[in-house]
Formats: sequence, C-alpha cells, structure tokens
Amino acid sequence: MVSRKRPAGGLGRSMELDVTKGEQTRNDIVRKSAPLFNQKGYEGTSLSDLMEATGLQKGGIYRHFSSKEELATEAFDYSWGKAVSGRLDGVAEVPDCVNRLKKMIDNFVELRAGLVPGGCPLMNTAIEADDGNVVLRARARKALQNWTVRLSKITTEGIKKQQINHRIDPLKLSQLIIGSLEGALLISRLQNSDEPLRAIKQHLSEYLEQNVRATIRSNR
Amino acid sequence: MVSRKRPAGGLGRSMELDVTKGEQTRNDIVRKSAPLFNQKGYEGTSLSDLMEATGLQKGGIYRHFSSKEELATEAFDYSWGKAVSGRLDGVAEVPDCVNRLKKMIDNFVELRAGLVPGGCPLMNTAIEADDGNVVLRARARKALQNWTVRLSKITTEGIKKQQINHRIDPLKLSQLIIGSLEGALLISRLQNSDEPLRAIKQHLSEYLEQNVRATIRSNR
DNA sequence: GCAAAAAGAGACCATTCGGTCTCAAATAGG
DNA sequence: CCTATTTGAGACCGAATGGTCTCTTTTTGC
Repeated sequence: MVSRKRPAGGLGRSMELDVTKGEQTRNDIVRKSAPLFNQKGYEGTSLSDLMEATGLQKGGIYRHFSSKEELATEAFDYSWGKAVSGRLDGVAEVPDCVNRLKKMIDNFVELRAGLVPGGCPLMNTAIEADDGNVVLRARARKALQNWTVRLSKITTEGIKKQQINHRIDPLKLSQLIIGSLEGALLISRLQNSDEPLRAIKQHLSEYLEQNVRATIRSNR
Repeated sequence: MVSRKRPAGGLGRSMELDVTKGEQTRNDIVRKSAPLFNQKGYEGTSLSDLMEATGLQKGGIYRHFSSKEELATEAFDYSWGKAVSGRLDGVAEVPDCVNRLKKMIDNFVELRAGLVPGGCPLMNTAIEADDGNVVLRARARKALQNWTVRLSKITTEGIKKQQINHRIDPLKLSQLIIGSLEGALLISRLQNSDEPLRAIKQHLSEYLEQNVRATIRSNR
C-alpha cells in the first residue's frame, strides 16, 4: 500500500475504472450501510446488521474501517451527498433567482421519498448526535452549514441582479427555508401524509413572491 | 395489592397527599429518567444510566415497570406533558385568537431551554422511533395529534368570532406553525444559536397578521 | 407492636455489543 | 506463472446489554 496503485492509463483487467478490489469493496460497504445508518441511527445499527447488509464478516469490514464510527461518518457523507445533489438537481439551470429557490424547495418536497431511505440524513443525524457522538454532530453541523451557504449564494446573487429585495438577509432566509422544510418533513413523516410538506411549499412560495422578490419599483 | 390503599381522608403518616411509598418511588423513577431518555434516546439510555439517575438497583426499577420500554413510554408522557403545559402557559388568558396563537409561538421560542432538557420530546422521539420502536412512535403520533388539535381549536374559535379569516384551514395552519417551530428548533440546536428560532417567530407573526387575521372588512 | 404485604438489593443469566487477531484465500505486479 | 501483497473469514475477547429471581428489609394496616 505504498505507491504502486492505479496503473495510470492502463486498460488492464479492471473494468471499473482503475479501481482496486479493495477500494471497490470499501465503496460497496459505504453504499450498502448508508441506508441502514440513516434508518436505524448510529447506535441502532449493529455490526451484525452491517455484516448482513454487506455480505461480509467482521474481518472484511474492519479491514477497511478502523471503527464503526469511521464507517458511519463516511456513510453519512454518502447519504448527505445524495440528498444534496437530489435537492439541487436542475436548480442551477433556472435563470431567475427566486425561481431557483422555489425549484430547490420543489425538489425537496417531491424527491423526499426514494432518494435516501429513512428521511433527511441531516435531521436524523443532528438529533441522534445532539447529546452524544461528537464526530457525527460535527459532520451534521458542517452539512447544514454547507447547505445554508449554497442557498445564501443564490439570494446574494438575486440581490445583485435586482431580482431579490435588497433588504432580505440571505443567511436568515436560508435558515428560514431549511427550517421550514425540515419541520414540515418531520410532521409529514409522523403523519404519513404529504400534506404538511405541500402546505409549506405553498406557504414559502407565496412568501417568496410577496416579500422576497424585488418589486418592479422597489423604492422606499 | 388488593383494595386496601389510599386511607381516604386519613391524615396518617404520609406527608405527600396519600401517596404510598411505592407510588412515590414510581413517580420518582419517571421524573428522574425522563430527562435521560429525552437527551440520550430510548436505545441510548441504558439500565445502568437509569440506576445511576434514580439511585436504585435493577430490582427496584423492575418492581415498578415490566420493561425498559414501559418506563420509556411513561417518561415520554411526562416530558411531553411538561413541554405542552409550558407552551400553553398563559395562552388561554389571551382574548384575541390571533394573539393567542402568537403567545403560544412566543412560549415555544422563549421557554425552549430549561423546560425539558434535551430539546423537544416530540421531535426526538419521532425521529428515533420512526424506523424502530412502534410503541414510542405511536406515542409521538398521538402527542402531535393532540397538539395539533389544541391549536386548531384556537383557529376555529377565531373564525367563529370573526377574528380569523374564514378561508384559513385550521388543521393546515396548525401543522404549518408546528412544523416551522420544530424545524427552526432543529436548526437552532445544531447551530447553537437562538437566531433561527427568533426569525421564525418574526416570520410567523407577520404571516398571522397579514394573512390570517381577519381584516376589518374582509369582503371578496 | 405485630404479622402480612410491599419494596428493593443484588447475584445471576443468556445474549449481544464493538473490536482484535490469526491464518487461509484471492489478487496483482513482474 | 510465480511470488509478494492484499483481502477477507471467522474464532475469540471482555464489557455491557436488558431482564429474572431470590431473599432481606421496610412499610403498612390493624
């Protein structure tokens, strides 16, 4: 494991783009364990669960990860990555910044199922790790931070382009949107109903149009 | 344990209002374990934790509860009861229904700390039990249901008294408020900042005044 | 104050937990 | 093809888990 890996442009035996057997297995472990961690939580997911899901024995798993926590961390990153990319899917293509925010909200509401089994990784991890695992909590914080910044940039751009009211605080707006969506998701999951999510989408949409979008002649 | 309890009006030896030693202990166990469950979760709270918190041995605890789950359930009810009573504190006294909703929101935002250690029991339990413990999940659902109905009644009364726009759907409004508050709480906890909570309070307040309160002459 | 009932301590139990280590099998570079 | 390295199986470990049961101590009603 020194410096002999990745045969450069070698079109050798591997069919999966220069990926060593070990690396492939490692990725598989993360990919297969991510839904488990998201559904059952860090503590709720046992080594036996992971063995069953991956089809490996302990030795096989611990060969690639030094601890359950390390695996859980990477699994969270994997789940979060999927969630974020889903929510931002097609967002960049929308020219108007208010519509871009609305598109993101729409993605959140519509894609919530199927994308990542077990609900929003951020919410799940934030709550479980809140009074416990510091590593995971830090990861969740970073994830939220990252998402917030992404949204804020849209708003900032919108203000610059005079599409968004310049009195709007980008950070606050981002937190408002994220909080509202996460809260509605919580209610929706508990009630087994899409209604709360659709209601918040409607609510935020009206708010964005009425209070966020720059008026034609926004003088004061 | 037949029918010899509670000496009626007997001002006998008990100083705590006719409460048997056993009942007292039982209550103590619930009261002392509730914060633990709310902070560390159901799975995250071990029997040893409970023994330490209550100052009892296993035998002492299991004398009063048949399982950890039974205790956790009662502990949730206890925590939730405290949370609800805190949030509704002084609400009934407010005459105007819109102001009553605002008072409840205010209570939620201001009393969030100190009341119940570990955050909102509903959110915590809902998420941990979502893909696991069915008993606790049912309890969380019921709690949400109860809270929703309480808010809805305020809105319904407001509509009848012509304080609230009759086109408002009480159930949807309740879910909007609850979802927004819970979501903001999640963000606030993760960021260690009150700001998101204060922002949602402001946001909801404006929404209530502009879109929910009945206008003097609400004709269409 | 006494006898009966309730309460609690704590030894004990099987099971599962996360984690380690050895050794055989599979892979990979020359 | 052949050997060095990587990979994975699985026996093993101590600690901790939730739960049971017996026996002493305390409370209780009379």
